[in-house]
Amino acid sequence: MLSGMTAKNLRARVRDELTSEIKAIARRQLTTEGANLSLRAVARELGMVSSAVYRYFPSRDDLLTALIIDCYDELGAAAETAEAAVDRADLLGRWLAIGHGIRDWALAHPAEYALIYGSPVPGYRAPQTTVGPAARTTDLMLTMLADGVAAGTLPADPGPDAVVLPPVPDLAAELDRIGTLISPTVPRDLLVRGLTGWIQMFGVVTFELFGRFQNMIEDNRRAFYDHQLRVMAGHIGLR
Amino acid sequence: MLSGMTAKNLRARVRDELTSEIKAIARRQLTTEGANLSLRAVARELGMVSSAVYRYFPSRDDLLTALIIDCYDELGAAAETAEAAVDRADLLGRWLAIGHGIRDWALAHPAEYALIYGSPVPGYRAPQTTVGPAARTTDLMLTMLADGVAAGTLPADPGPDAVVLPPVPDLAAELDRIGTLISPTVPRDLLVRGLTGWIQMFGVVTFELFGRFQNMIEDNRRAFYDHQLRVMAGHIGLR
DNA sequence: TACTGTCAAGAGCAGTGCTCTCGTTTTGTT
DNA sequence: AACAAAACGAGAGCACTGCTCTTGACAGTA
Repeated sequence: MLSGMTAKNLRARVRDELTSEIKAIARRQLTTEGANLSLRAVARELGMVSSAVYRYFPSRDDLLTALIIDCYDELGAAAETAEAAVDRADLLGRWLAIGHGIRDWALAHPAEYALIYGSPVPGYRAPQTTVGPAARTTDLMLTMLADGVAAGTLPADPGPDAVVLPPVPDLAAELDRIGTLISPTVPRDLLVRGLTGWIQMFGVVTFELFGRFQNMIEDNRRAFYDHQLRVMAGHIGLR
Repeated sequence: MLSGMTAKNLRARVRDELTSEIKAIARRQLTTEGANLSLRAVARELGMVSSAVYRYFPSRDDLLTALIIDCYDELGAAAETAEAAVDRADLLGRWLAIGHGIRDWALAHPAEYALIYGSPVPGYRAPQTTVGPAARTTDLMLTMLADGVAAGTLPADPGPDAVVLPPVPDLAAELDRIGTLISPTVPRDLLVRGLTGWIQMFGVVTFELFGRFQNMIEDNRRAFYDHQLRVMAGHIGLR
């Protein structure tokens, strides 16, 4: 009873260390092997036998899930810290910080970005534990929008020559449902414009990392991305 | 000499048939297995031995390349036929037709779309033979823009409150380089707006197919996509 | 008819995810 | 201090993969 309470078991400590070491090696191999990483190779690099790794992750998919959660958390943290350095009232600055934070992390960890934002692994079904970390970046944008609404610097009016939502009642209802679910203060039209910017933000990063810009934009991708961010900021109404 | 000229050799005929049958089976397996399809499974379904398939495709990557080219061509053809049905002067209609043509094909062939627009396969390097088919969709958009410029219905002026390109001379030079390379009549600012719409178009499809809209937009994705297309059309200046 | 190139088949190699068993070690409880 | 329970690493083994090499059979050409 007493020895069991002393901080932590030796077993538990070693287990935690090995668990994170397995994840570290797996992420390193992710860079060269992609989503189809080899458990045996990880075990080999660890000096263990492949079956021993199954004591820590019951299957390869579980290891992948752990990596996915870690990557989502890292990406979310990167975006959050980049955004936290900007004045709260500077909505455009916060938007740019989020965007560049995401892109910088993605460029530094291309394989990890492909793992979480690339093609879904055929047999793999992402468990519910991943949705929380995955929502960190979008939550960040939504709270920024909500801040703008609260401060009055972000009008709900889309402007005179804006493209209005199509008169599909179901779509409006669905958007209102997610609107009230995640951010009740953000009006529908603003939410839609935010979604457009959100898609564009990740779309540019995805295209850049997946080689879509080859032979087109080579040397000035950051400036090009920055311009895309500002275009979408203008569309949303951030200034 | 005479029998050799009769249409085609029996060998060559059988070879062509088997080649396309292998590709058909491989594409069917692509649906369930993703990018890591099994040559042995394809051979099994064909009633052949795995080594026999290597007579037709020297490696698994070569089979993948053939599939990729076919998919690019199919997607390009789908976009072209959808766009060809619209009046040439109706730029907005052409833009919408291209967009929905791409999305419809992607929804009908999600695994194939993931193959060409998803995460790059780690060890795989796309050969030069794929860039031609891959450029069909973008060429379609560019000729549409060039048509608008030629007809005078597409002004180069981005508008009074548009976000201007950042004063990065290299970026401007790079954009002008690709502009003169692929479509000399399209001015730089219009080209940039077209790029924005191009990225958004594929970004929405990618997000939809890769499960990014789950628990958000479920029942009205086509309407949502249509709205995104119209937003970007407004940004480009198509009307 | 004789030759040449193509073909499918089979064996084999190294690698994979995963399961099961076997001794060993640590843990929590009498 | 003694003991049962749990956790652990190692090893063998199964079915699978991409790929190579060899062998024997067949078609096309001369």
